[in-house]
Amino acid sequence: MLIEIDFSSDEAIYQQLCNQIILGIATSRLTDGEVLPSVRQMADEIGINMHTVNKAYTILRQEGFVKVDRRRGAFVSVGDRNRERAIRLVEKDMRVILAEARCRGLSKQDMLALVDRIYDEYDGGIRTDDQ
Amino acid sequence: MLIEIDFSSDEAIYQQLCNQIILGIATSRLTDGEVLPSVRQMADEIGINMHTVNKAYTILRQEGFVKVDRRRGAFVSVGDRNRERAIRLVEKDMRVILAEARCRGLSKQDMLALVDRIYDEYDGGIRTDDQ
DNA sequence: CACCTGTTATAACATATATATAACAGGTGG
DNA sequence: CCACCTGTTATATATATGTTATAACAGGTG
Repeated sequence: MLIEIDFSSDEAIYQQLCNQIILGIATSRLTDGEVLPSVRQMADEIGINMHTVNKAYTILRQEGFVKVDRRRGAFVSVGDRNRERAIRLVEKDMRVILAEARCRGLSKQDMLALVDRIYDEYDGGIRTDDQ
Repeated sequence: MLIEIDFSSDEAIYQQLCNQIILGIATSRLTDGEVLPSVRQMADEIGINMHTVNKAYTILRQEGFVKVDRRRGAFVSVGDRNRERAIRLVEKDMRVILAEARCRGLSKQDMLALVDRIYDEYDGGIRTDDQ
């Protein structure tokens, strides 16, 4: 999967990496069990340091999106999860986003439509146009 | 409005401040035109530095949630906004959240229900229980 | 044994965050 | 005019975080 880093972004590189890999899993560009490039290889491809990639992998491992096999290296893992715990994890961030949306005058219907649209893109699989 | 800062959080203090004020506006605990505590007063109340509060106010001003009157100081401003621009601003963050939700096994219906529930809390006005 | 994997350690540097102290321009009220 | 409030700006300092660099280690592969 192609990783693109915005070096002028205020978002940390390791954070962008995490997000793009999670985005990749959600859009089926990365599938369960798929091997990820090694920390050194990924670092070379992107043009960043090995430790920055390692930090991203470590975080993804802690969050349960990646596992490590001594033999193969890091690979995607979307193991079964606790539904209520998942909702609790997502809920806090969602509250912040919805608060901002509501302050900007967006209605509940606006946000429901947005969620519906984005989720359809994910379920629809790989998109060929702009991200 | 009561502001509570988690000093052990990995989230920056000025960021927590911004989020809580936006949350406050969304939940009608802060209303349009309402005067905010001065940077010095707010800093004293919370127990942080004046500049940290000033940074939060500056960001909120840039995002259009706060305006400054030479005479009164800072006050809440939820002026009319461009709907499409608002959606565009919220969309990127929403993609990240929904990707994570989907990876954790949450369905579109789960997320629609979550949005529905949170938005109802906001529209319902002030809540007396937790958060 | 050479080569790959993730992991750890250490150092160095840049940037971000938070604090402290001070000053300034503009507005308010005595 | 004068004291007092407002946000704003400047400067310095301390700490935390992010990123890079170099090096080494244990474990697995061929």
